[in-house]
Formats: sequence, structure tokens, C-alpha cells
Amino acid sequence: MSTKRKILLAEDDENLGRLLSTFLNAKGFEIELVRNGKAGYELFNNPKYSFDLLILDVMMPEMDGFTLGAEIRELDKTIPFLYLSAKSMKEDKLKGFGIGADDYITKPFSMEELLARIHVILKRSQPEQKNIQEKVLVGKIAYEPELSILHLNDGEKKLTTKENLLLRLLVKNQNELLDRQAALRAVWGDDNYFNGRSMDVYIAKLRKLLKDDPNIEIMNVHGIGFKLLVKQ
Amino acid sequence: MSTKRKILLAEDDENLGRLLSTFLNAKGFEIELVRNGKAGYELFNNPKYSFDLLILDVMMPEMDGFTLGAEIRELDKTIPFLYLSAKSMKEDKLKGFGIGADDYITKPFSMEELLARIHVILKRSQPEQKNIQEKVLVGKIAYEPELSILHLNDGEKKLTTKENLLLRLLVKNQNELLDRQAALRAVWGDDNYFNGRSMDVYIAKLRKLLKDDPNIEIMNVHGIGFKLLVKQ
DNA sequence: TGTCCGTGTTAAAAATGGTTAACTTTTCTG
DNA sequence: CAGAAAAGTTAACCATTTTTAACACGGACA
Repeated sequence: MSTKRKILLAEDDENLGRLLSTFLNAKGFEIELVRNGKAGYELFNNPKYSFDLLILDVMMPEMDGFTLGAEIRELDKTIPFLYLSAKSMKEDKLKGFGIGADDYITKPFSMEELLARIHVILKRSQPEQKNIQEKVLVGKIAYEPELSILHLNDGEKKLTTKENLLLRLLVKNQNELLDRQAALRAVWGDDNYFNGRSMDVYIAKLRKLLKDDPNIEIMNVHGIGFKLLVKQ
Repeated sequence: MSTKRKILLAEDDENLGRLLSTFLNAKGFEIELVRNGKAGYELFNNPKYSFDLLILDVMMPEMDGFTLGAEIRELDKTIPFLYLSAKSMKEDKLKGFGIGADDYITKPFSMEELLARIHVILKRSQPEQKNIQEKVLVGKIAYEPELSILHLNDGEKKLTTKENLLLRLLVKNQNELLDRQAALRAVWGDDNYFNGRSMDVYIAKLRKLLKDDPNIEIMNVHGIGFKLLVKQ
């Protein structure tokens, strides 16, 4: 599981700052909020922190967003940042892009649009190169989710699509509850009764496969879901 | 600096189309202009062309921009595209981003802003990449899509049209899912039952050819599509 | 303690895919 | 332009994957 994306938010408007902070936090980001450009510059430079994205208000006290963006660009040629601005004058936008911003959003904007644009930037700026070699250890059984392969005592077992999707979910939630409905929607797209019975069939199949390691157990939580228990 | 960046512009408004075309041309891009979604899809699919960026109008005859973007995204997971739209309704924007667009620009916009946003996208989108070059290595097998040639252990194999189109798609989506219907529409133009069976026959042929490298596998994803797995 | 509901398990049915070969269409070539 | 060769499609048969059905079990709760 990947770690949280860290965002430096420089916004002097207290309300907007708190609002954005809370919203993005709820969406799974880690936010550091500063109230002026100078503080933003210092935090960016503080070696204890490192960020995946910067969101800069254009108009701020101490040091405006354009200056901040430019100074940061001097230090880091690739870190993505975007501007929030009350003005929508063309020259400002062009100035922002000229400094090297990845986006320029004018207020008022919808939270959801900001979120969508953040995702676009992160997708392009850190292309997680998919490693199909990735191997996960489930107990002492090796599992290659990208290749749908389980390495058992008596050789490799090629998993079917559904087996693989379900096992992947269970492993991702190792030792935590995997909600029944959530799993159904993720694997079958719909949580109706029949898909539920299909899933139960697949749970049985996986249990049979995972019997290889006696410390692994797929536990049922009555009426709620399943839990893949891996005892050390 | 490499060759000119190629842009596919899908815009039904004749004036705007010509204007954009001329402007971007003057800025050093090579533009292919089409007037509806269907033509856009066909040009994108034409193996004689390859693009660095797509600019899609949302409202177009034959096939709207959203559908076009979605169909293209099925065939190519990484090609960047952006929307131009007269509407500025939030849901539309979110729909556009949801499909995988890199930007969503509402009319009227300034040419200079469009240009700035194009540069941002091109800067971030991997220039080294899956855009098929002259010669590609699939595992240790060399493949020349333009010439329909596969370099196998025992000499060159000249591929037929269908073999080549299908392999090209698989290679472009290397290690990612190639949707069954999308592939059928791209290669056969229609995803009816019989074309599906034809494709299965061609998958079998390609498997036989690719057996040359044991690290290559065309995996089926039941009911969904195929995945060309290339293990290093 | 009996009944309901959710789950466990197995088997059969249905859907989808793999492969080969026959057949049809297209392209090449004399 | 005819015949051959190549390419593409359809058919048939078998294998694999997924869904559905059937029956059993066990916990929750009146």
C-alpha cells in the first residue's frame, strides 16, 4: 500500500485554508497549511518535510504566490505546483504558467474540480511504473498479483481472474476486515444475492489453496465480511 | 529537440478549427484536424498516424467528445488529451476528468492559455514511451509495427494486417488490460460474435509466434479482455 | 429450543475462451 | 483473366471459468 501524498498548501484566507485542508485530508492527502509565502518557502526548504504537490494562493502577505513559486522552481525543477487565484486576468494566468505551474485555478472553484486536477497532476508527475514482478508474501506463500500467480508447495498455481481479484483485495486488507458489500462491488460490480453466493464459492476455493500455510485463515465476520488472518 | 509534436484536433466548428489549427501550426505543432468524433477515432486508429496529444471538442456530431475520449482511453492508457467545451457545468468537467482527460477548457478561452496548458501537459507526459516507434522490443523479440515484421529466432516473420493491428494494440497496452470490445472495434470495426471468434483465432496465432520468448504471455481476463504480459 | 438468515461446500449448468480445420474471400502472378 | 496462394471467417469441438442450484451447518435471537 502506498503512503499518503503530501501537499503543501499556502493560503492566507483562514476559512478557505481550513476548508481545503479538511477536504483534502478526507480525500486521503496529508496537508501542511501555511498562511503566507515566506512560511511556505521555509517549510518547503525544511529538510524534515518533502512534498508531492504544492497549492499556492497568488495573493498572500509576506511573499506572494508568484514569487514563492519562482523561488521554489529555482530549487526544484520538477516539483508540481498549482495556483489558486481570485483574479482571472489572462496575464496572470500566463505569468503563473510561465513560472512553471502545472495549473492555474480561479476562485470560486469546486472542491471536486480541484481534486480532479490534483489527480491529473499527480498521475503525470509521478508515473508509478507498474512493476509486474511485484511479489507479496502472504504468510509463507508468495503471491504475484499482477501475474495472477500463487507459489504453493507443489508448484505454481495460476489464478483465474475472479480468484485473483478477490485474493488481491483480501491481501490488501490483511488482518483487517474486508467489507462484504465493498468486495462484491469491487470484484463483481454489484452486490446482489447471486454475486454474493458466487463470492462465497470463491472464498471456499481460496481457502483450499491457502491451506498450504496453516497460519493463514480466511475468517468470516457474520453479516459483515471476511478477514484474511495471517499469524506470524 | 526532436521532431514536431503531433496533435489530433477534433472540432466541428469550422472557424474555430481553422483558427486553432493555424495558431498551433505557427507555434510549431503538426495538426490533424477532424470534424467529428467518428473521424477522430478512425484517425487515431490509423496506424499511419501517431499523436502526442489530442484536443477534443465535447459537442460534436457522429460521436461526442466524451465517447471519443473514453474509447481512445480504452486503447491507449497514457496518451494525453484535453477537452474544449462550451458548457461549463461542473458535472461535465468532472465527467471529462473522470474519463481520464488532462485538462478541461471552457470556451471562450485565450489561445495563449491553451498553448500554455498544452506545454504543461507535454512537459509532464512521458516523451520516452509507449508511442510506438520504428522498432519495439517485446521481451527479446524485435517488432516493427510499421513494417509488420517480427524478428524471431528463426528469421523474420511478416505479419498479416490483422495480426499486426492486434499485436500493435497488445504491445501498446503491454502489461495492462486490453479491453475485448475496444480491441474488436479497433481491429474489426465491430464487436459482434463472429468477429470475436476471429479475434480469438488471431490471439492463438500470436501466442504461437510469441512462444519464441518464454517470458511473454498473452493472458486472458475472463469476459473482459486480454493482457500481454512481458516479464523481465 | 426452534426458526431464520447468512455462510460452507459440492456439483451441475452456462458462458466464455482455445484450437484446429474447413471454407470463403482477397490478392498475387503468370 | 484464370488459377494459386495468402488472408480472413466460420464451424466444430473441447477446456476453462463463472454462475446457479442444492443441501448442510451454525450462530443470532425470539
